[in-house]
Amino acid sequence: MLFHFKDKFPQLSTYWDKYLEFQQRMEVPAKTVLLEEGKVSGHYFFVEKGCVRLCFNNNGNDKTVQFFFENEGLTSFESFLKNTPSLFTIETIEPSVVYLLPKKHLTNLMDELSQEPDFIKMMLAISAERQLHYMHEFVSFIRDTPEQRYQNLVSERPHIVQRVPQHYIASYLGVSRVHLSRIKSALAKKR
Amino acid sequence: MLFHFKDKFPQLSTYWDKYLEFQQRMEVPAKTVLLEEGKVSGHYFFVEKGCVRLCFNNNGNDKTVQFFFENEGLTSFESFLKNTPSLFTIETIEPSVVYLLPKKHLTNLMDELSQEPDFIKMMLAISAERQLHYMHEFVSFIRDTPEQRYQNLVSERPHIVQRVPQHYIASYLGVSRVHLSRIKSALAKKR
DNA sequence: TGCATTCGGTAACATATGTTATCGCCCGGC
DNA sequence: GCCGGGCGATAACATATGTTACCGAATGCA
Repeated sequence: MLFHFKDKFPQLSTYWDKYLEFQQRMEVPAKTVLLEEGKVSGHYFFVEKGCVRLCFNNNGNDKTVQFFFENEGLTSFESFLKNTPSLFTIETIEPSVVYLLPKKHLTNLMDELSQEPDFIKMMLAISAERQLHYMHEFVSFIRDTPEQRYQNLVSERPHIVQRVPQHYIASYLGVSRVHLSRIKSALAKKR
Repeated sequence: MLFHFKDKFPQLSTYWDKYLEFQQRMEVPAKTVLLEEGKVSGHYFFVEKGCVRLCFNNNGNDKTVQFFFENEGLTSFESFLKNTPSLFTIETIEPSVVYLLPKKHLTNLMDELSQEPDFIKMMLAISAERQLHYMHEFVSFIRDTPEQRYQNLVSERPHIVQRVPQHYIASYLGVSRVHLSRIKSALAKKR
């Protein structure tokens, strides 16, 4: 994560450098649990290589909320923010290289940077983007059929469809894996 | 909106006072369109009395995204932020009293206040809460049946069910109004 | 008062989606 | 090379949900 910010905000590079040493690099196989549902999130994660999903277990049904790929950062946001048990699990999908930044260091970093107007603007912008992301997802559920949502995914975020096993995508779209399979074959016939 | 902030942040009251005069008070009947889909959002709205919905038209189908009541502020966020055509309409549900603050004044106010650490923290907190709100909505679509979502609404935000016509609630829950009626009668039988 | 409009309930039918089960393919470990 | 697990397709059936149509109550307005 810090590498990423360093590229974007070189003028703040002294800050980034100071915290680089606190990051822990992990090289893990697929299906590695980085944070378990019910535990308090104590790290911010940054994906250098591979991919990761945010998910949860609902009465034995595995549901995926979001996918993360190279150069994306994540945490179980609500848990991280409020020190509450995480509603979600964070788990690798592919063999991955991940950096962990412990919460206390990120908090310190944020405090230091709260004096920097550039940084504040960036934080607000990032926060606004996330808000819009989830809002768009929400609106899509109200507006679109599962078939349309799948087509949106294919056209707007094809890397997800290419790299992620289909049953994860099914739960992300809010349908059963059987039905996603039907959707795909229906779309194939249409051409 | 400014009244509201003044209560919460009395230490910043000189700021609020300065902008109070720019607010325009409107008293409007039900079903008044405050912002039309496709136009650029130029105001921030604050509901003093009544209620308002954020909605859009999807091939002739009316869909509701969110409800707002007394002492809540809103705008078509993406349009307001990026000066793009609004994806949404803002419309009163009940006869309402609404305050409008033109965008340029809100922008000025934000610029002035960007020096105030308290204000920044508040903005980030508000933004985080909105993000969590939409994320919870999104997760609910993945996790819950329409019946469960209706029950959540009844138990967590009963004022919505009490004050808002049912067909708006149906589209907000992502079902047809006929099906919401079925859900209600099924729940009534269960007791 | 009378009338149109809005709103909510219900029925009947069509379609979408879930569930369970089975099959085949591919791939990694041994 | 063999084997088991993960993955995806498909079928058959059950259930959920949409669509259209109709009715009646409540409401606001002429």
